[in-house]
Amino acid sequence: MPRPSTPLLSPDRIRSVALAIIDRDGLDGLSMRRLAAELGVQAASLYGHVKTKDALLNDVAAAILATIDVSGFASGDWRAGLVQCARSYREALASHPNIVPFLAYGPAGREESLKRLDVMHGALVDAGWSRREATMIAAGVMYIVFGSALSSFSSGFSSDPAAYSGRYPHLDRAHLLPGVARELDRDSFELALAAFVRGL
Amino acid sequence: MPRPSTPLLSPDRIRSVALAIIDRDGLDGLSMRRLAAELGVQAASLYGHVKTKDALLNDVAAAILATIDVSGFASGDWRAGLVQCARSYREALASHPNIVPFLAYGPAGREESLKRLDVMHGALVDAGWSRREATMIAAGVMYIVFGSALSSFSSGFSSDPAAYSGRYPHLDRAHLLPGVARELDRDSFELALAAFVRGL
DNA sequence: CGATAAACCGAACAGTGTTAGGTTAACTCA
DNA sequence: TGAGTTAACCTAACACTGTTCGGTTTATCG
Repeated sequence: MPRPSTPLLSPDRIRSVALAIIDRDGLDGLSMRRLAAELGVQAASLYGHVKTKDALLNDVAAAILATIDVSGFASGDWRAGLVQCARSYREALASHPNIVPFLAYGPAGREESLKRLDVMHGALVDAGWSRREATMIAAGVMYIVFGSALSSFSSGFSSDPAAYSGRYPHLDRAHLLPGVARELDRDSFELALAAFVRGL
Repeated sequence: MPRPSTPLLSPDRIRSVALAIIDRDGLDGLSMRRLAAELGVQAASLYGHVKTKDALLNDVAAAILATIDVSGFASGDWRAGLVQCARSYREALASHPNIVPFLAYGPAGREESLKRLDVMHGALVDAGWSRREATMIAAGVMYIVFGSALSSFSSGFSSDPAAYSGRYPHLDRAHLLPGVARELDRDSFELALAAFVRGL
């Protein structure tokens, strides 16, 4: 097929199909050839629209990070702002859990992430914290957000209760099963966040 | 080369060289062929000692997790135990930062990790927390440990201060540069951990 | 001494990201 | 309208990946 009358590919379409594949098949499920196939195209054609696979993943990541809402700091209450920002951050990650390992792996120097960190940092300094303290507090929030978004803890457990029963005396209860894991994950996040903010 | 008089390979040697490569070249720097080359052997020979690459990585991970010390709970002071356990966990991860993404990616069902979670959980229940609360508190500790071990925050920043200056008004200071990043990372971890435990 | 098993090797398979060079259609401008 | 350029796709290939198969030699055991 030579040049089609209306282009089959666009950066937007590539990004959205890539994210759909990641959501459905995981990070390893995305290959340039599979992505191309779902777009009705050959793999090489993607490189006219995307520099490299890594750049594509970064674009996808940026689109997700762009949905994070840091407007909560406008209220002047830095504690409430912190909580609201952390919730929004976690929600963005939790809605696309398969891309989180990539997010966590890469450098922090993502434009969209830095913009939001900058807002957070500024609000903390305005509230009277030193620059260094503000940096550490922001880092602490990120720890909790990313830690919970990796969700390797409660929801990463086996679905077979017998796998734990007996061998780990304290871990053989229903509250570790995937059925309630999502809820437990969210509650754990809320507890950690509340304890952290209260303890500051 | 046929069968040598003294074997060149052993699971221990494979594991330790694999970890050395990961520490030196990162997770992507480890391939079976490169690992084999550093062991003075062909790639196929590894499969007589190791089931798959993933199993090898899990073995390496288990060896690291096995160094974590949860003896601090013996004191009876659950707060001190939590802090001591978290420090030991983080230290284990921080001494091999390149393998942390693999740790964080995989399921939580690692033998060595579960053993330690079980101890933590039991100690919290003994201290009067409900099972569900104990699970959430343990999860919170893991959030902070893994979040800080991913270290994508302070030490993930660019070493060029000009990269941030101007564009992010609050992030253009030296306290974000890699030179002090290690110390800042540790202090951020300590602050987050202290705030979390105090806020419980 | 003979048989068995251990330890390694060479070659191959299917898959990966990526690049080079080719083909055709759509657009631009005289 | 017609020529030239560019955009959008293609096929084919390269260098890599994890992994398996079958072969070869040597150590070890009965």
